[in-house]
Amino acid sequence: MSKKELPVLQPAQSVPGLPGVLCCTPLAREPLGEADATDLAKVFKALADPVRLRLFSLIASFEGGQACVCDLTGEFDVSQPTISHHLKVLRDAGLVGSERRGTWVYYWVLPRTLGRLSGLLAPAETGALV
Amino acid sequence: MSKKELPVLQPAQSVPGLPGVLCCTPLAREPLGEADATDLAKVFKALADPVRLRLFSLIASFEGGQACVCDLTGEFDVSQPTISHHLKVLRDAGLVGSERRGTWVYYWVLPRTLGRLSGLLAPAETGALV
DNA sequence: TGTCAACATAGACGTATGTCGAAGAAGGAG
DNA sequence: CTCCTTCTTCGACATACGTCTATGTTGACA
Repeated sequence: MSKKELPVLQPAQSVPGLPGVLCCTPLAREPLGEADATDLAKVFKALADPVRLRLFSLIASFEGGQACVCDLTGEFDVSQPTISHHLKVLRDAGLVGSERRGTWVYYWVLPRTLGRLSGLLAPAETGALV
Repeated sequence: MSKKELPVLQPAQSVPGLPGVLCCTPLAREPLGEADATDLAKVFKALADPVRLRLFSLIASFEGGQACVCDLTGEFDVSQPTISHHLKVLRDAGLVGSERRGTWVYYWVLPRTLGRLSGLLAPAETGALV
């Protein structure tokens, strides 16, 4: 790396501001705080793109749960740098992890973030309203 | 309401060929199709804003499950037209419903869309992959 | 050492998005 | 009818975002 050895992904997994949000509070239980909303929005924003959604889904359903970038680029109509950019967004959001092994860089889904999101979106009390 | 337009995810619930999107296909089970990804991204995009997340959470946790716009505007630092804009985005995404009653317009959460999203994000089979 | 392949980064460019103030539409009260 | 309140729509603006090409970095191999 040019500057430091670790990318910006540090904050995404051990975030100081994020633990409350992505922990266990159902979205529909109590009003979301301002800081929590900001952090949570970043995660949703990472998923708010068709290419990233397909990338994420593709990685998750890959054999062995891992895929190198070369496995992914062929599936899309966008250029390789664009794929790289989207992978970085997913990584910064804590949705995927990555590691370089030899020539290739492998990506995998971080199930914890995914599960937390799922829990957040679970309807508060099923069938209560409307 | 004023117009005849239907939420974006209408096709997702009536199409037999691709019921996958907002129905029951876990994101991490099989690669997401291009069309499905586009539709799904619109829903996530609707949630990818701090104000909209707080709006959504606020409506959901409101007494009675409903809130008029006047109940919401005071909670934010943005102008009332901006709130109205965000509510429209949430409504177009199928996340909330709305109805005019007299002078006021009430909004409520549509739990079905929420539940579908939650199911989509659920880790494929817990512990199966990665 | 040199060369090639796999990814990442940088800069640029067009479009989308969030925000505002001003104006419009829809009801209620008088 | 007129006035007021509530909410939506309309332009306009600055910023953020997705994409590209070009270039940089890293590792394998001869």
